[in-house]
Amino acid sequence: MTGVAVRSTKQRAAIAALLENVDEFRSAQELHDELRRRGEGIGLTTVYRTLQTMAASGLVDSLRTDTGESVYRRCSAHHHHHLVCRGCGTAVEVQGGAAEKWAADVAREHGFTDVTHTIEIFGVCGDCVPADSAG
Amino acid sequence: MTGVAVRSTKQRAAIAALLENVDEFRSAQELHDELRRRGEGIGLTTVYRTLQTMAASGLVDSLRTDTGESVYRRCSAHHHHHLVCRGCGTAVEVQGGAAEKWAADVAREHGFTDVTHTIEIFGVCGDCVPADSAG
DNA sequence: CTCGCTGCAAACCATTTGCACGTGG
DNA sequence: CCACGTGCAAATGGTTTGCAGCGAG
Repeated sequence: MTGVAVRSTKQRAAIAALLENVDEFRSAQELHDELRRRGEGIGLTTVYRTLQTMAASGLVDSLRTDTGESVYRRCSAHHHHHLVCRGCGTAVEVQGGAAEKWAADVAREHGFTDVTHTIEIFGVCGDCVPADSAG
Repeated sequence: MTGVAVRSTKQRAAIAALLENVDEFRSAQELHDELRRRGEGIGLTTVYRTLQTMAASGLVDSLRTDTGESVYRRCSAHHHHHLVCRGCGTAVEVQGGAAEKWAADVAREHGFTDVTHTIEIFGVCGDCVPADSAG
């Protein structure tokens, strides 16, 4: 019944440990780069595969960035969302508030459990408002 | 003063027209496929470039799917969000409700205008709940 | 010992870019 | 006419896969 046993390895531990020190989403390549920087002789492939396994097991949350990269973050982190400006790219961290509750509520209504969500807000900040919008 | 003029072309019109008939996000490749299916002799590159231009102009909303594909949807569409099951992939359409208001509110607080948002909720539906979760 | 984990490099696939011709204005 | 739009094909770049060796149990 033990079924899928996850073998304890040096690499896997290194990734898990690194994730513990990070609160925000990081790309697989950044994680790999950081690991190498720490002297962990780990391969990019292993980072990708381990991250996928962890994500599948619900140990980490993963999502796709605007540039198509997959980013990961440890679960149960006190997360926030981003308000991004289309003009200058400025990203403001915002708290979920009502949205957090709404998401959890909607999920529950549909019988969903183990819920996570992703919210991204895009707009134009006061600094980038076109002064003479042509149309 | 006219500055960036968007030239009217057959291809661009075809893409714009197609987007009018779609309420949900579609990938550039799907759009291209549909266009070819309609007999429009349009290239994939053109679809990509036109979509990018339209997105930059705010004519369409674009975001990245879970598989890394860019998807586009015409603006001002009466949109809904998705509640996706990690187990079977079932996607339930849900209305924004409180979240819509929250997003708009947060954006306004930070002086943002022309706001759009993306909300994705992931979880495990009742059908996919592990019967004997080992943990 | 056996099987999963690891890692290199090639495979993949969506997207982007270079270059030259056609066309809108 | 002149610059932008178009499109083919190659380039790019992040992610995945094949295959052979090592280490955990």
